[in-house]
Amino acid sequence: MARRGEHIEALERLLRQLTWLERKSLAQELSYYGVTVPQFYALLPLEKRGRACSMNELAQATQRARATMTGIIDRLVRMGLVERRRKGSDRRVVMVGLTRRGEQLLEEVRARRRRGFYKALEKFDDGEIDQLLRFLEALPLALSWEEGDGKSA
Amino acid sequence: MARRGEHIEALERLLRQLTWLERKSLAQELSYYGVTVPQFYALLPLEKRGRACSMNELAQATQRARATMTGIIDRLVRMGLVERRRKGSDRRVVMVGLTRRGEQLLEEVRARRRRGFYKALEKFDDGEIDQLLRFLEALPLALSWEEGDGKSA
DNA sequence: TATTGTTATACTCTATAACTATA
DNA sequence: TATAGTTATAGAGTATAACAATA
Repeated sequence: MARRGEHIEALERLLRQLTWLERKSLAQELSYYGVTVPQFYALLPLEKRGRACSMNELAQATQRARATMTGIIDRLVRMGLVERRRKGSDRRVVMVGLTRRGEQLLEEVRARRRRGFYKALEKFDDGEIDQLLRFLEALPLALSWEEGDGKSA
Repeated sequence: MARRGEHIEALERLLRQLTWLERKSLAQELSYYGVTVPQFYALLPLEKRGRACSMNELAQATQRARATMTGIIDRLVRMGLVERRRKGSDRRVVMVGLTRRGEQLLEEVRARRRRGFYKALEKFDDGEIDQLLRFLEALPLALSWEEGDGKSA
């Protein structure tokens, strides 16, 4: 199965490059707003769930230590993109929620990225993109963790 | 073109997740050797070109500031994975080359990853993988930079 | 003068361990 | 005692600006 071996080689290289480019272009777009990639990844679960999340929840959703999340949220608060509030029913818990500015930022970044992808995909027809999506969904890779959707409720 | 819009949404999300997973699994594998992702990316151009590279070349190939590369190479030298040598013809230039250990490490990491991908792709046939490769090659995204293959000669 | 690389400085991300407040 | 979050500490990656050596 030499052919399969070559395919694996090529796929490994392409995924590495794609990962690199994706992260680079995301960082580039975010730098316009003074936001870093880890900060952006901390905002995503808030948007996806459509509600405030505890620090613990955010740390699990992004697969980071709680202490790491403390620093990231500190900076997002300083930029006015999220707010911290003590939970009433359990005073130990700190709930983090998007501010209006945070919501606006997410919307703008998303719109920018949509435009970029739209252009990048001009040459493909819907059927081809459909197939690409099915491939990407099926690619399990090593981890089975779904970003912004950690196992914690 | 509502369908295209949904596709773009989905593709943006999937690529973000794939990027995240790819980086996470790479970091995981490298941690076994005490090597970080940026350090690994600094090793790749050395392997790809099959010769020693100047600091400038490495900085350009990985799209990092020269000062950043200094620190990364410091740590790779400390681990015995690369060596620094002054260039004879131009004493300003520092050439960085893989040590035997560095070469071995790259070979091992590559073999591990091949095995992982092989397993991840078991359910696809060669034709399907062929098509996936063509898609990934065609995806231009924002940057057109090719990893480990900077514009500098 | 221009280029190569390093140092100095500052900031972010990262984890682990110790600590505080609450349960 | 156990949990949530922060603080303390240490190290890596990142860029910019200043610097030394060489061209």
